Amino acid sequence: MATEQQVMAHFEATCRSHGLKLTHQRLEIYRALLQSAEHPSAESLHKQLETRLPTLSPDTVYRTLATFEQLGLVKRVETMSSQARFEAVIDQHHHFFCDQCGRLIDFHWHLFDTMGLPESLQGIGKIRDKNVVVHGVCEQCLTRKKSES
Amino acid sequence: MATEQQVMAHFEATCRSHGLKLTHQRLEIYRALLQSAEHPSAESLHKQLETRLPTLSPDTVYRTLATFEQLGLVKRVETMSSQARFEAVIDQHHHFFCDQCGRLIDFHWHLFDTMGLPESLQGIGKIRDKNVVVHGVCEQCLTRKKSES
DNA sequence: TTAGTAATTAAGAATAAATCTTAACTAGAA
DNA sequence: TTCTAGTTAAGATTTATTCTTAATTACTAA
Repeated sequence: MATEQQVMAHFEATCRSHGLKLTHQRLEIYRALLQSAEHPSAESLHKQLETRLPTLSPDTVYRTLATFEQLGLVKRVETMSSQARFEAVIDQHHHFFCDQCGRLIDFHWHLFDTMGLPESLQGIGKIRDKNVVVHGVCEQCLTRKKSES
Repeated sequence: MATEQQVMAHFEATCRSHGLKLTHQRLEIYRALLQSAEHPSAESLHKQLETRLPTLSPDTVYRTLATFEQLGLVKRVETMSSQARFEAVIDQHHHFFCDQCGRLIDFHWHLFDTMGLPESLQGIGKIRDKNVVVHGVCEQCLTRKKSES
């Protein structure tokens, strides 16, 4: 398990290696996210940090999170875009999501469907549904990229 | 495997049992979703249906999808709210999402992390990441509900 | 220490998705 | 056929997010 100091060191190294300045704001935003267990939104991060950094602008939080995301330092959780997408409920299935083109492809996984949940979920609440989301780049995008180079 | 006719019959029965009228629009929107493999947004459904139903308003598509969702006839895919939420990337973990309060709780599942992907994903593209999302109601919401009744 | 420049700020405008408003009209269902 | 749920138009509203411009601030490298 990495200590917080190690994680912060990795953060700083990543910023440096990408030519990003280690500003107060960037450090605080990253640290706040690191210490939070509640997967906050940009807005709530801003609200939380406002007391310590009174001049922090919402725009900076949005911009900074987007930068971090590109570097792989933070992850956008479970939401893939601002637009809701739907499906008719028919059977138990899972989703492959192409990070390149946004295409969603259904797939089936019977072994997963029939296996039990891990112990770590004991006492977490009432479970309704379990689903797998696989991220990657779809075949179509791969061949398109290949033909372009 | 249910035939489309059976699914449509179930759809109609569900509407009736909830006192919903079987309007042209509702039927067409549900059928379009049923026949689509691309998990369309409300907007793209509207665009698609516009040629056949020229007077269909975007508002009706939004309203109708929301109604269907409440009845469990359609599912909102992978996006939990319009607000993006973030986490610092530290280790491989999964998410329990409380449908009641929107809380996200991390959990670990080593067995899942180390197991292979199903055959149905063969040739789908390049895989980057696989994650489990468990939906349900968290312990906190369960006890709150109990104490309220 | 300082110069150069990346980053932040304010203030406000722009965008996009989604929802709501009102009032008129339409069409299921009993 | 009548009652009423549902849809429509047209436009306003809300919320999250991004962009604009111009001024200021503060890292970092020399």
